[in-house]
Amino acid sequence: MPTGKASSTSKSASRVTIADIARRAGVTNTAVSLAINGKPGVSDETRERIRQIASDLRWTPNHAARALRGRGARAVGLVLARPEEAIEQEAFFARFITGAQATLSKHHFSLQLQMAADLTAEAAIHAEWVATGSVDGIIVLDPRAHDPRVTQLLSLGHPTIVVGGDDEGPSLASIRTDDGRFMRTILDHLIGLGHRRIGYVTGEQSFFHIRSRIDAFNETTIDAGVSGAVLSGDFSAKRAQSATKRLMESPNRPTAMIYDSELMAIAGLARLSTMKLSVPGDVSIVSWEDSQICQVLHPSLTTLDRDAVSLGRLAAADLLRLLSGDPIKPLEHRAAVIARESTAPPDGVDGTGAARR
Amino acid sequence: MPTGKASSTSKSASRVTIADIARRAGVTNTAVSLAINGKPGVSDETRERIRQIASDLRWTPNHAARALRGRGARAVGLVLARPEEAIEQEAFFARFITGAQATLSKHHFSLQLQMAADLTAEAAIHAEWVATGSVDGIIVLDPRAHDPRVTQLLSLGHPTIVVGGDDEGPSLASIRTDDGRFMRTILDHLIGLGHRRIGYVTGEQSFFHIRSRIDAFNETTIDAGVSGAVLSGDFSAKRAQSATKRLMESPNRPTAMIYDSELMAIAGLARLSTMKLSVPGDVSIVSWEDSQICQVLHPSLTTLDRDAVSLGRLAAADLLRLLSGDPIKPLEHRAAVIARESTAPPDGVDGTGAARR
DNA sequence: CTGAAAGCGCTTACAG
DNA sequence: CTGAAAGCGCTTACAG
Repeated sequence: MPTGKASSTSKSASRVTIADIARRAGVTNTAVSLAINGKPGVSDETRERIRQIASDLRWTPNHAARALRGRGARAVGLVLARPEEAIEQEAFFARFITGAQATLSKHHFSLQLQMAADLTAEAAIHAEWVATGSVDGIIVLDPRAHDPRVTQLLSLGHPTIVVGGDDEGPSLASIRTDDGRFMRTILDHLIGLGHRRIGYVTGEQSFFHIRSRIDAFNETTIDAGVSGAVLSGDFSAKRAQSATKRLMESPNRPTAMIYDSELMAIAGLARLSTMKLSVPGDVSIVSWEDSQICQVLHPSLTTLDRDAVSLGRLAAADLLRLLSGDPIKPLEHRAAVIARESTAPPDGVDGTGAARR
Repeated sequence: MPTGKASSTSKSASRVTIADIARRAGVTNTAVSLAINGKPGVSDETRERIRQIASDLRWTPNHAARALRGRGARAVGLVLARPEEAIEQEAFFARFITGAQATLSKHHFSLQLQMAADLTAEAAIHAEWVATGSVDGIIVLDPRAHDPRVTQLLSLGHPTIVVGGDDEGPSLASIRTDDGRFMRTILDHLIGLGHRRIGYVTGEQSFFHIRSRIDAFNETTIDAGVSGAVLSGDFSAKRAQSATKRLMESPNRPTAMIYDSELMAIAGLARLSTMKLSVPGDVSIVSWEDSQICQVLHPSLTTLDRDAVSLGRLAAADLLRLLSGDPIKPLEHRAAVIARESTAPPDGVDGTGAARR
């Protein structure tokens, strides 16, 4: 006897349906449906009366019935493709989901969340969602160059928003996260402080947005006549530490470091401390992605604050627009450098220009 | 023209239904339904043939139709009651969701995730879920003493699992998170190292499990003849820092500190460093909740590792059992102290007994 | 503007 | 074991 189906005896206790409303209002089901959904076909007066009765009766729509009738599932799907045990970017995901969920709720959409071990598993979930019609639209995170998920979704024609991609299609739009521009903002901050040798430890290079960061890093340092050193990482603390060590032991060691995540930045900070290098005395540090921990650390970390909550909201809003056929306004995602204790002018520089940006 | 309804012209392109399978197999819809759902009424031979055809045709069940027919939504609901901008325990939630989702997927259930600003909003979401039948069961996190959500769900009779509570009912079960026992484990570690004055900065006291921790802290320190000092916090870095300062300035300052979250522990660490107190030289620190950051910090933090992923799995599994009417086995949630650099014997103690536990 | 009816895809009594 | 049919709650052509 699992679920409490106690009330199956009395008819009155069962769910309120539009038929109940119709009976009370003395109209047909059709009229009720029209009234509730704001469609033409009933007088304003009748509509108001029906709506009043619906709310009196505490009627709520049956999603299953609506979905079956072809009105869509009123759900949006999001797959997090990470190995179950190792979600490195928890904070980003939690915030993104929070934002997306907030916007979706407002429009009475639900968020279907699934975890997948890899891209193949993620694509399989997408395919099933499309086949079963269980979600009206899909959000794709962390696109790769020539991403198989995007290719599939494009050919399936299922409404999709790609966060941080640049693909476009009749049923697919991308949110430009502008990682290149953000990288330039960080470099402006560092170069403005007087740094001339800058190291960069990257996240997983297969991500499209990480490649944008790397390209921007290389171009900007070259244009500015600054020496830039890129070491590829994988978002892990371990790689961040070994890369930091290598950079610091090089004959021409950087005076400033950029890390692609909070965890990597903290790992780098710890490694520097082991090497008796002080932050920001000997080396300045910037973390891509802000958090309360960055703020509270000693020294506190200068970060790029991307506001993942609003990015989630933006993605959901765009997907909803795609679903309703409204044009997507290519709103750009914003971010800013939050300067804290971990960045300062390098030794021997008086900090002129530090006020830039 | 929002969704791509391109294929409405040809009949063949529309979704595969059990009618298609029935036609191919030369049986009725009834037989197909019975065969697929493993119910008696068809021969093993026929069942196998039907299942083969279903998979050949790449048939997938239509959840909406099943839900409408009363088979349940095959969804589980979880509300995160936090103000949108301030999810302090991101890591815990992310891991819990990961675990719950993994178990749910295996059984073809989806996870409905909603955010709410407070308990009232959360209870309203629960009520709507029950009214619309959009979830078969609900998971409640962070229960309070006399929690209004639990009271409501109990009276609604909707299948519910409370994580960290102790309420029981015909349709409601609790997972004992055993916070009291975990607190004792932490104190064993600290007392074993030789600490005799221990401070504890708590999280939000309205949480049932935080009260269990406080009770266990008080009882255990009293029983051990150790001086314990509790200062109430709210999971914020700010309160953690002011509490740390107050404790350290007291005439009889603690030689060890326990913090109810990672963020609070890091905030405390930073405050100690400002006060020129070294960790673990002057003060030992323990964080409730482990993370990669705790591991990478310098000094690395001793933590209580709760394994939120498996807690999520456990909650989902129990809810599924509740749904199917199977008995819930009251499996206990496990946790262990991971000793790292931030804890050591206090000054003047040689560490005898440090091997305890 | 209103009524009567079909149908979305499935499951479940009810006869054979 | 198999068939024919009703019905879950809604929306949407189709007549009036």
